[in-house]
Amino acid sequence: MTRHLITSAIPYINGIKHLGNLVGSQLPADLFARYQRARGNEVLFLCATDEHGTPAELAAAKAGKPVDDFCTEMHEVQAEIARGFGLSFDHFGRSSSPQNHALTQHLAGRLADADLIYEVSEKQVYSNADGRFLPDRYIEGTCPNCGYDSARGDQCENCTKQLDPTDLIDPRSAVSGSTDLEVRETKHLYLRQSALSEQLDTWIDSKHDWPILTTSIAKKWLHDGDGLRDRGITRDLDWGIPVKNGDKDWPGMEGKVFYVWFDAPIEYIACAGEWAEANGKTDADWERWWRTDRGADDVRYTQFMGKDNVPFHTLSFPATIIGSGEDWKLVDYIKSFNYLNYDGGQFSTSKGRGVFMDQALSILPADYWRWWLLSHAPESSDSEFTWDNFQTSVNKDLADVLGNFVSRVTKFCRSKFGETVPEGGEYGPTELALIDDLTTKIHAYEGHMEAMEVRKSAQALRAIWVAGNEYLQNAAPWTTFKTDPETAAMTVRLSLNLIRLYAVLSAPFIPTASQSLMDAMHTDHDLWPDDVTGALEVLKSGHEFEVPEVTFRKITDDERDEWQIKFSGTRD
RNA sequence: GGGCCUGUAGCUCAGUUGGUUAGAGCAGAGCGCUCAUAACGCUUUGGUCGUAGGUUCGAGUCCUACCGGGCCUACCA
Repeated sequence: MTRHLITSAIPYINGIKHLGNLVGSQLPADLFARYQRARGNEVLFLCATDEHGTPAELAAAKAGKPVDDFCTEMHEVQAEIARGFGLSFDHFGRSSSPQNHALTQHLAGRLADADLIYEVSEKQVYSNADGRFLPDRYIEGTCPNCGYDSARGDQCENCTKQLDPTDLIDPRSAVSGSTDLEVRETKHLYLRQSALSEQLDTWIDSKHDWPILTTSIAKKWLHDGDGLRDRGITRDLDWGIPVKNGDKDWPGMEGKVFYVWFDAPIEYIACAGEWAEANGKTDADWERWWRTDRGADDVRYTQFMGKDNVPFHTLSFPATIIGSGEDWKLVDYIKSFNYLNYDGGQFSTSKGRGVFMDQALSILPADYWRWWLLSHAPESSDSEFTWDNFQTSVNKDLADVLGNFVSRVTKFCRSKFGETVPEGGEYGPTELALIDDLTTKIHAYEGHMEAMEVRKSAQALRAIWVAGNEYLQNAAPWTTFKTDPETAAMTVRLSLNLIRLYAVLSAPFIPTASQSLMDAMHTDHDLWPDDVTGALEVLKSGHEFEVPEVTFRKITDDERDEWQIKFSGTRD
């Protein structure tokens, strides 16, 4: 048995996430967690909300709420939606938790002790009207290069020229529009990542099986120009984790907080502490997942994230961990994803473009989305959501191949034998061939799941469903019933068992539907089928079941067209 | 500007370290079946593998250039 620590990139607090966010981290992480649990492995699957930073403060201000109240509410909203999608976190934490405050301050102290933190005095734009320092992106003005009047302080969107905020002509705050800006001197802490560059490089080099997407981004940062650059880890904000050295004040850093990207990954660890607290466990219970000196040696740690998160997970966070000199678990495998586009453009949280998680659940059950998103996961390149593709895939795979299989088997049985598993008959060559075929196909499915090849796993699962329809066609119980009802009974008995088998195998992808099938079959026997022959004899003759409601209804052309229009604009 | 990813049948994608006639699903065509959500099964039509060169006995696979799509480029997160 392996112990799997699994984390999903933690979604930002400022709004409800769209399907692109979902498929890039939480959903594949859930697939993997559910699969590993089903295989009998011990799993700790953690996620949280990422609550600090300028956008959170601005979103709260826009909502007219204190930022901590806003975060508390949004956390609950996201938690509820996550439950709706069947995301099986062992704990859904918060980066603003007391555990994360303490651990972030502790690690900063350790890094300071190791001489990996130093102070830098720098100039930054301050907005008097907003009463805050502005990140470069939050300053707008006219581009000195092309004259575009809404260029951002870091880069002009129009001519793509990289800018410094002081380059802008007539700069203004993107928050309030105020032109009452001034440049102020401010001190910040920098993490001396450069000192750990070689260690990080060696570590990355040792990861031969990581996706190219993951390693190439890390390598670029390590070797571009002067190599890995040091990074500011503090900000002049009100909302965040106060800059402290352990539990001691940090002279000169009063009123400042840690940068959100410093504390957010630490929440992966702190979240385990939150999990322990929420479940009446001890520190030792969570440390055995995270401390290699306290039992985490045999843990395999896998992170899931979108490609934009890679530098922080391959470099900054490992630098924090390594630099602390403490025995924290380093990630073993990083699964990164490209982006999902929406109907010819990008999903966009800020622009409200695309389908958002709450909207998705309001029109169809989670399993429809889970299936489509996972079977089209943007693994090798960006992929695209279109309503047409969604309708076609879901109708064909879920309704026709799987759903209809369940329907034809259970209804045939009911009409000929009643809602009871029939007895009699013995396996012939057709059944033995099916078992061989299923054994091969299940091994293929397992192989892809272990490797986190999401699309291939979906294809392999679908092939297992198809095998049922092929078998039924060959065995043709509706024909044999006329002359040899015992054989027809055997075919139906096996097919009913196939439904249970499919429910078990499919649960990582479509947990809700799988549970309904288990319920309809009146069974809770959900052990993974290491032996197909045995797995097809779980439901014995005489076992009662019921014909389930339609497992997956089809999406009509009218619905497709309606949704296409409904979601063509922007939200709000 | 720099780095990386990507371009394979109408669509969505597979194609191990270069090795015999380039694969799958969907869509299309034909046949079969009638238990079923007008579902299922079988057969089958589609590709000069972005373009042009090069290396090689042999390239979708390696090299170069070009064209197209995308991401990142360190103060959004």
